[in-house]
Amino acid sequence: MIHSNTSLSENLEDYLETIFHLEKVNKVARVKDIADKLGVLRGSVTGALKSLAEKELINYEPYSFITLTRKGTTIAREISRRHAIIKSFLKDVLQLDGERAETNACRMEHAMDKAAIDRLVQFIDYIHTCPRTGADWITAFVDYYSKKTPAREKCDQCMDACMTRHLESQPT
Amino acid sequence: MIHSNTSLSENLEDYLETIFHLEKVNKVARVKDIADKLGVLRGSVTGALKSLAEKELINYEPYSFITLTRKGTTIAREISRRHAIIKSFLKDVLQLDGERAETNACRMEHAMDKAAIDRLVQFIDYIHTCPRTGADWITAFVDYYSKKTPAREKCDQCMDACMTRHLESQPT
DNA sequence: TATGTTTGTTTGGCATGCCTAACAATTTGC
DNA sequence: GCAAATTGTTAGGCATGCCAAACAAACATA
Repeated sequence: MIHSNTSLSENLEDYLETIFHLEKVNKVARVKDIADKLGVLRGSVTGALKSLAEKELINYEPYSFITLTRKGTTIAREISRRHAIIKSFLKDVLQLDGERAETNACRMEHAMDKAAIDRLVQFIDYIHTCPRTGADWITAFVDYYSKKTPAREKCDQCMDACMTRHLESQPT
Repeated sequence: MIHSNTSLSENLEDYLETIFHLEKVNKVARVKDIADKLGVLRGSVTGALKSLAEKELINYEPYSFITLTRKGTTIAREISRRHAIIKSFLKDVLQLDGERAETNACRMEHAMDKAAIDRLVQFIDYIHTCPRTGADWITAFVDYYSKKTPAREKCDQCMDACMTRHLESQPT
């Protein structure tokens, strides 16, 4: 056994993520459910499961239920985390609708490395923490991209509101 | 000829983008240069070129120079635009170093659809246009993710500077 | 418990896309 | 113009990953 490679193809990452999700919902993953989720036929799933088992990421015996190993869980959790972070950025910051955020996140989660994801997390945090931004700044973004007319008075009001809120949060 | 399909694999998108770039630099793309850029052997390039030619995205005759067709240019320009936008976000907003921004952008450009890219463009615009954000807000982000200690006085100063700048930009 | 339905596996085939290595065309330099 | 170097193509192989369809196991229930 020279195998048990760490690096996963995008496809296998998808399988792992799906199993992770099914395990949470149903305690256990089944071939049919994986196939349905990923939109492939059951025969294709069996092949992928063999790969994952070879890499020691899942517990798999023919005809048995499927569960993640400790190692598999760790990796799947990370993939799942990426997915959630990216989706949150697309949905809550960029204001894409849920479905589009989901499909984009599904592909982007394989394309960003750890450094990029971690920085994105900090960026999202920053937007919500910095007194100059926050929820209303994001709301104003919707105005910006839909109307395309940033009226001066609106900016004045917005700035005032922002400053007021900051001053009110002043420690006594 | 039922072929000339529109949808491109990630790989073919990479070939197209590379040819686009080489064309700009050298007027014309050559097999060797494409191979070098993409880190594959020349034999692999020939196969890809046949695919692209079949889809009418490049002008290709064996042993001749390679150029993009009108259709190929349109698609390549869009891929290249995506790449530039994503890289700019990673580098100028998230403050990732150039190399990391580049490698992430290379993968992400295949993962984001037009709606997501267009919204990202607007978001970057917004950051630079909105008086509440701008260049110094991004600079402060660097502070945020490196120090992790957002001192109250710093926020006060930052808010003041922000407001002052806004008022100074007031139309007479 | 026997039987039909559902679920899982196997096999063979196909497409993509890479490699190696042999071969062919082209270009370069003398 | 011709040999040598460079560049491009072809052919055969391999890995991934899908499908279709035949087959096998497990389950459900009458």
